[in-house]
Amino acid sequence: MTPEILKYLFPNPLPAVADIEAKYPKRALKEGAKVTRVAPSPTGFMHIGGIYAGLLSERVAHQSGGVFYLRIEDTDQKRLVEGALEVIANSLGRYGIVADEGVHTDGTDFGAYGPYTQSKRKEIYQAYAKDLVQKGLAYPCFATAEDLDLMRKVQEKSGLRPGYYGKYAKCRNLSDEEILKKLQAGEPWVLRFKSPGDYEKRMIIKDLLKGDISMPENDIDIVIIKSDGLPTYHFAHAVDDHLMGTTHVIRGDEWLSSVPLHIQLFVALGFKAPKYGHIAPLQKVDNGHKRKLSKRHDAEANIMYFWEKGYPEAAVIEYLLNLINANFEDWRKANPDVPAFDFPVNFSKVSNVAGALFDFVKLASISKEVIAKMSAAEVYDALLNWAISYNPSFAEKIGAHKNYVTAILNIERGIGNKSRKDIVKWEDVEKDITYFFDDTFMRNMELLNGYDADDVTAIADGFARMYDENDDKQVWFDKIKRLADSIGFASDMKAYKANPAGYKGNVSDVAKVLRVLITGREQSPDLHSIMQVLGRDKALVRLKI
RNA sequence: GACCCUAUCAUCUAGCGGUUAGGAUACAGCCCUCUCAAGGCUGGUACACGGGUUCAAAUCCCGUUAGGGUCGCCA
Repeated sequence: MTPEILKYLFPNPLPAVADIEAKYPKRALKEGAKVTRVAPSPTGFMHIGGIYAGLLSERVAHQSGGVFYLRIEDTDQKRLVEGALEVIANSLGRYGIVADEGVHTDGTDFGAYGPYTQSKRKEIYQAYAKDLVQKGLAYPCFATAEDLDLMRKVQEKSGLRPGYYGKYAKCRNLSDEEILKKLQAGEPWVLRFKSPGDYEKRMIIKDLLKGDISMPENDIDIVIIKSDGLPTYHFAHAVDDHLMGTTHVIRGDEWLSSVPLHIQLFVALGFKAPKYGHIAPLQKVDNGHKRKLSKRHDAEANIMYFWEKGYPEAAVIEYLLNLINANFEDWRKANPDVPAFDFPVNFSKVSNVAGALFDFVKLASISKEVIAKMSAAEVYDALLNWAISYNPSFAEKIGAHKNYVTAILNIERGIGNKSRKDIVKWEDVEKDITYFFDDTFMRNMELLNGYDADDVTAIADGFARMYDENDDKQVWFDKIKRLADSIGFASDMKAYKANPAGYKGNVSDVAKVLRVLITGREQSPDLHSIMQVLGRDKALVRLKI
């Protein structure tokens, strides 16, 4: 390329490649330390797969004593969304995925290998692109979208592989004169990489998660600099991950087929390629078919969905960890009280190679477990925090009755595996505890339809007279038994079973009457605890028929 | 269409040439029990199919089928 062409291609002064390199020295890390990153696009949407990849990357880096950083990939200006940085920072932060370097919410950098926003690195990409052009490894291309469309149609029609390669790479062989003429005429252009690959030849790529894969070499001259002057993903990936010292690139499966290209790019640029690990997308069943979780169609593809529903962050993390390494469950069993982040993530054990179904049932089970281990105070705080955002009226109510609600949440909250496990997500709590508040308590006498009205009255009145708030559970229950005996219900289950016809019913029936009267439901947690929390006055009012 | 990945219970998976094919979740039954939940115990027609290799195959090879991914100036 002549200097004149270069001037058209790169009109502005650019830093020298050597100077850039000098600004990004090799990271001083101990042997074996890994450098990883999470590199989302600021589209205002955080995919759960991004959290999954981020979590794996973060764990791998930090457990090796390395560095984990955040890079904003905003080279597609069309897709930028206001406030997207907040979404990214909040999402990662919320799940405890903390970057050592990256971008603050206000767009400023932290860390020595920045800028960490690609649109701020335009000059850097340009400098390397210019270098490639000078070395004859890249060239300007004037093909329009229509040209390329037509090309693909022709290729498809002849049963050929689509793409800008071989004899279809028309601009590849343009003479300097032709190029100059087009530039002078003001024709729009992009920069393409002159691929040295041969599709007939094969190469082995090593994937950390999938093992060795044999693939054809890449022979497509992909675009490296778009017409707006910004790089494509491929080019930015090579330049940034080299400069920022990334040792392990963990990214979605959709990049796997680009690896031959990426390796070429690294070689052409004189960089050492990182190690790659490609993770399969999370899937769901739709109409009997498996497909990947789609941003457009599936609410649960957005990590925000899980906050809205009120799944504890720890539950989502544990679920994801379980997908990352299936032995997480065994580890959790052996280490029930250790933070999930202490789990030693093992690269070679990453399950989910083919793409797992996202399983809400499993998440629910993990979530119940996580919540059951929390103290009532912790549950209260998390619940209130959630409600403030997603159920303001409920937040107001529980905010006004902190001690009362904490006591409610403490019912049957014990230690270890004895704890009550019935809360899956914060969203569910409101309807679970309606009967603790007079304004939402609903008396439901229909539930007592099978009973003789006199018996119901006798039970209610009788128990109201006997009830003493200071009774412990045993005394409390003994009173119910005594009451049962006094009105013709069996207090002893064995006796009842031996002769059902000899009684009106049994203690269980008596307890049910009390439960329905007090809670308006047939099912509830331990009634004695409920009455304690409710308080004597409220309980006795409800026993009045 | 081409290229690539994957294939063990309903789901997530363990397994890496010789196992009564293990676990977790879900489901069912029983026990416990004032109901529910929890807990304990028990249970089920899981190695996609067809060929090889081998004394021996869920494990290795080939093919078929199925599912997934990719073939952009999106990432």
